[in-house]
Amino acid sequence: MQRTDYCASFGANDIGKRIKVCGWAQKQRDLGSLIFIDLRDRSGILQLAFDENTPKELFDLAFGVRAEYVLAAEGVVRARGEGAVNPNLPTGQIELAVDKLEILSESATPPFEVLSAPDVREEMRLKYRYLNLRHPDLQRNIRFRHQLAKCTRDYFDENGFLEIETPILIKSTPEGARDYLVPSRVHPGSFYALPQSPQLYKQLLMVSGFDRYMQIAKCFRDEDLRADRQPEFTQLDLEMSFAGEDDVIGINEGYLKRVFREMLGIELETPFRRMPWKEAMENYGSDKPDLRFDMKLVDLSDIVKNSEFKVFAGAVAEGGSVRAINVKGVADRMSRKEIDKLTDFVKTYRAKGLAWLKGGEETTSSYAKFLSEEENRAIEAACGFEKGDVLFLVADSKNNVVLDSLGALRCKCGEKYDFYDKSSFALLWVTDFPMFEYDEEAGRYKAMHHPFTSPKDEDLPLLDSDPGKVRAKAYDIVVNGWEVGGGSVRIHRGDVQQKVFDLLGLTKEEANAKFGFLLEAFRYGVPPHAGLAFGFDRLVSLLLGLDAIRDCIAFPKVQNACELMTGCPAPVPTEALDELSIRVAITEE
RNA sequence: GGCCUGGUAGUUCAGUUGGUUAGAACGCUAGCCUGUCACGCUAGAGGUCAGGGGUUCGAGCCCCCUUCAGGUCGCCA
Repeated sequence: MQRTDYCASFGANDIGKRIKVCGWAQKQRDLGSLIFIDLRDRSGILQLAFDENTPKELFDLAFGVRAEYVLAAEGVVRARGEGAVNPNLPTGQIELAVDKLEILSESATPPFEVLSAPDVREEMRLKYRYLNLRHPDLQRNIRFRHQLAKCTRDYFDENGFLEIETPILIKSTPEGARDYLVPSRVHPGSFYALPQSPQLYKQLLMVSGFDRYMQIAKCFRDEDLRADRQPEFTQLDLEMSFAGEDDVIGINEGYLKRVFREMLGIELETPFRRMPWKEAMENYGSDKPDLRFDMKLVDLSDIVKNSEFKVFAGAVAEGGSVRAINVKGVADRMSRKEIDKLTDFVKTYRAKGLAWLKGGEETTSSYAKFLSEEENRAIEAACGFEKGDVLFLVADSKNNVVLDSLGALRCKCGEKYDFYDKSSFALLWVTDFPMFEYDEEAGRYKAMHHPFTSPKDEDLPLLDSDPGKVRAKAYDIVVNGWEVGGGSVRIHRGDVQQKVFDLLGLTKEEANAKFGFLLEAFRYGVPPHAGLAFGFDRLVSLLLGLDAIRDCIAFPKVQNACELMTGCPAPVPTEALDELSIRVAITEE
């Protein structure tokens, strides 16, 4: 007999039916002359029952069942007795009166119980990932991920996009993140790289005339991990020809609208809000502001620039700034100890300290005594400070230190003091990114996005005069303070591309060596094109409210990029290295 | 590369000022139990206190190094 259906697919309507189910024994409860087994499969739980009508041989078999044994059970669905209904279980009204039981496989005592996995330390859970994955939460996440992928493919298919696979073994063009390298056997001393994104290939597909491309693509970056970053991850990658910024934004607003409706039952208003990068940085201290709450940064530089207080005035004089956030109405919840903790917090963002003004019973402050009466009044007025508020100020000669630390503090306070509805979503496009940022270490400009991003038309003249001021046709989609995706209009003019390479310090020879194939392709008729890539793992996590993307990845890696279950990476036999003409030179200490 | 947190039974944790034989809960093993679903009751097994070194009469506890995991800054075009 074939399995009839999944465990949790049965209900009161099936009473009296003969069925067969298969799954794992989550729990066996032995009451003497009664035995219950919770049988679990990917759908949920069905209770198997063995009682006085059960033949002794079968009863003994059930008696020996332990956690995580794999079973096949046949029998008749019956209603549970009065008082024996379990309202916490979707199948709680019924049970299976088993008359045939097969132990398909036994299980060693598991290192942890499947249901208690959320309380078990990460290390243990990842080593036994396959057990952890039996937990209903992870089952749900992985299933949700599948459904989102399907929804994604449906939407883009309906909008004329073709899913096209691009190579995994590609040429290394290290410009941003480190590449993972793969040695070539046939060409000793040469290496493939694993793609950080399908960027160049998708642009070539535009040259090829495919017009609208998408791919759910595996990407690889050899950089340190974070809760929202894995060395291998998945992008929803897309590109459009004869399209500009608004076209890409329009298609993707449609996509997200569909996703939120289909996956969460939430109706999003379109168009989404847009905010220039500069405004995001000034107001929120972040290029990915969380707009679920306000608490804007206030620039106090003008007020304190002539102050006697050197810490403030000096920061401004040296080209930095003094800025503040006003955490409204938390004075009674903000102890001195808490302020100290927040001071340590901003120090991790290289801020030298945290000045504060607290409107408690009495107004107290770490800095007010160093400022004049007028300066204090002006600061309070600028920040809208009232009794009950706590003001935090950061001064630094580096503007980005002020913005980074206050931006992070803003998010920290917003979360800690419940300034927003945790179940809400705030979507926005951040636009008009700078083309370049100056890399002081390298003494040259670096592409903020990537070197194929087009400058804004009106800023083209600035490429020669003031590259730092050039804005790009680049845009990020930001949700609740997470950068979920980003993209740009690409350069399709040879002269502009050359200028950008010049500014990045790439000689013609270097540019040709790295990207010659792309530049060559562009000589044969390149359509204007633009695209975007979503962090697919982040999108799943965001929609599910997960803290870390590994919770929606079946087999994630840990912080040092190992995979604990298989123990990779691992050394390989010398013969394997010989074949690749590779010698390992590990330097001690 | 830096900073923070943690590693004690299979699991999650407690462990006082450094002091006898390191505890609890769950899990596991065995027995009893007819309606459980966190079943209940009884008994039992189970420890390289992450590893190494040091201080001390004496270290789970103090110090140093190493290692593993998590978070984070740098990094992530």
